[in-house]
Amino acid sequence: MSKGLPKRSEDYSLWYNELVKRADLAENSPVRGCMVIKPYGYSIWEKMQAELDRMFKETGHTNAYFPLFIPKSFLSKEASHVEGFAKECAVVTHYRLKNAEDGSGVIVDPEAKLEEELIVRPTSETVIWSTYKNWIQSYRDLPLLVNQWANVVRWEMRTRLFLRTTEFLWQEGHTAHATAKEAMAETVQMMNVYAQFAEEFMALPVVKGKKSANERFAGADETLCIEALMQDGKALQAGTSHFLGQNFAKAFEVKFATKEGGLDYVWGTSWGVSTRLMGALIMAHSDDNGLVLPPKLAPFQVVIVPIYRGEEELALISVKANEIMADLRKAGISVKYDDRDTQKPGWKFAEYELKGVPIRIGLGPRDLENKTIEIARRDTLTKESFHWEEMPIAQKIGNLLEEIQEQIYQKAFDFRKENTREVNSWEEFKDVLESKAGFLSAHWDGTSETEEKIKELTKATIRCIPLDQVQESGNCIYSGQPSVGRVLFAKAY
RNA sequence: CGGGGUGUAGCGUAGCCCGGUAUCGCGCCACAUUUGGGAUGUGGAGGUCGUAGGUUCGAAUCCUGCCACCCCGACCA
Repeated sequence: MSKGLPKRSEDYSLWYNELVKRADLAENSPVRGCMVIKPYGYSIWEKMQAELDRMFKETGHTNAYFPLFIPKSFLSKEASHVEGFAKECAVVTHYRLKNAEDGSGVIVDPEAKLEEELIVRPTSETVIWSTYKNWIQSYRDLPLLVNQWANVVRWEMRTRLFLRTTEFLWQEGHTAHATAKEAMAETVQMMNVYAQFAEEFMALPVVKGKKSANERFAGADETLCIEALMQDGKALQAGTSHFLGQNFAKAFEVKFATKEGGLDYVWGTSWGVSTRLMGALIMAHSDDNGLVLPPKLAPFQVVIVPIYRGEEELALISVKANEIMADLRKAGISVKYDDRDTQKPGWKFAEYELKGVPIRIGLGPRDLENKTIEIARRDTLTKESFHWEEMPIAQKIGNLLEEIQEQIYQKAFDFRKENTREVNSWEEFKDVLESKAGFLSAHWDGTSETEEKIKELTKATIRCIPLDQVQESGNCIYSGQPSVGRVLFAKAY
C-alpha cells in the first residue's frame, strides 16, 4: 500500500534506510556519517529519554554534565582504554580561522595551534574520573552515582542511520563505590534497568548476559549487556553496563579513606544506551507498510481523521472529534486531530501507517449517524466499527493501547524464540547460520582463540554468555574441548 | 582504509558508450470537480547535470582530483 517502500524480504537494509527517511525519523547531513534527527524521530527519542531518566533517578542517580573536549593526555592514562578508542577519535588542533589571502574563503590559522590537542569525547570515563579525583576523599563521599545525557563522536569507518553514526546521542552513567561487591551490584542493577526499559517500553525482548573477553569494553573488567534479535536474524547490542574494577581509579589516582582508616582505590562502573535504540525499535517491529511503534513510545498514540464533504460537515464532525480528544487526553492518551483540508483521507491513512501511529480513528457522517467510530490498529492493520455507547471511548482506546503494547512484545518474543536454536556440531552451526541466522545456542571452550577463529570463519560472534545459562557439560562446537554451558552466537550489527 | 557501484529539479529517473544546453513520473503552485484506502482534468513554476580543474569551437556526456551515499571487506562496547 505504501508507495514503493522496499520489501523486507527483498532487501532488508534498503527497507531500513528508506523507512528511516520516509517515516521522517532522520536523514543524512552534509558531514559524512552524521545524521539530522527530524522532529518526529526526535520525539520518540525524547520519550525514551524521559522514561530512562525517571528510572535512573528512581535508582538514586543524578544528572550532571561534563565537557565535550578531553585533553589528549587523559586518554592515554588507562592502557586498554586508549587502545580501544584511539583509532576513532576526532581531534581539535586549532582554535581559530582566518580569511585566505587569495580570497578563496577561510583557512585554519596556523598561528592558532593548540599546545595540547583536544579529543572530542568518544566516551567520558577519562574526563569524569579526573574530576572524581577531587570529589572523593572519604568513604563518606561514596557511592557517587552520576549520569549524563550527551553527544559523543566516534570516527567509524562505516555508518548507518541510528545504528552506527559518527556523532550520536546517549546517556552515560559513571559511578564510584567503596567495594567491588557494591560496584558489581550497581553494574547488574543498571543492566536490569535497561532490560526492563527495553521490554516494557520498547516491547523488545532482550537476553541479559555477560560479554566474552573479546567483546568487553576497553578498560572494563566485566561487561554486561542486553542483546536483541532483529527481523533479519541479526543481533543488536542494545545496552551495556561495565564493571570497571579499580582500573580508572588507579589511572586517575582516585583513592578514599576507608571506614577502617586505610586508603584504597575506589571501584567504578559505567553504563550507556544510545540513539542506536531507535534502530532497534524500528527494526524489531516495523513491516513493509512502514513503522510500527509501541504505544508507550509513540509521539502520539491516536490520530483522528475526519471524513467529510464541505465545511458544514467538517464542523459537525469536529464537535464530536473534540469531545473524543478531550476524553482521551483526560485518560492520559496522546492524540492528534488531523483536520487538514490539504490532504485526502486515503492519503492520511497511508501516511500514519508509514509513521507507525498505533491507533487511527476514522470519523465521518456515517459514524455520526450510527454513533460509531472506525478504529484501525497499526500493528495488525485491522479495522473495527465501535459503537460509542458500548463503553466510554477512552476506556476502549486505553484497553486497546495496552493490548497492542503487549501483542507487539509477544510477537517479537515469539520471533526470537523461533529463531533461537541449539546447535551441537560445527556443520550444524555453519548450516543454521547460513540458512536461518538468528541466535545460536552452542557450547564454547571459553578461549579467545576459538571465538576469534569462529568469527573469522563465519562472521558470527559471541553475543553474550546468558545470565540464565544452565550448567550443562558439553563439547565446544569448534574445538571439541569441554564446556560447562551454552553461549549465544549470532551475526551482529 | 581496500574493492565495486551511484550522484541529473524537493524525490525517483532517461540521456553518457558515440560531445551540440536535458527526458519522464511523483511532488510543488493556480483553478475546477472531488473527499469512507495514497483523486481527476487543465494550466504553470522549478536545473551551477555532486564539486574543482583539464581536453575541446562546444562537456551531463571524455580525462583527473576531491566530496557524499550504497554494497562487500577490514575496523568497531
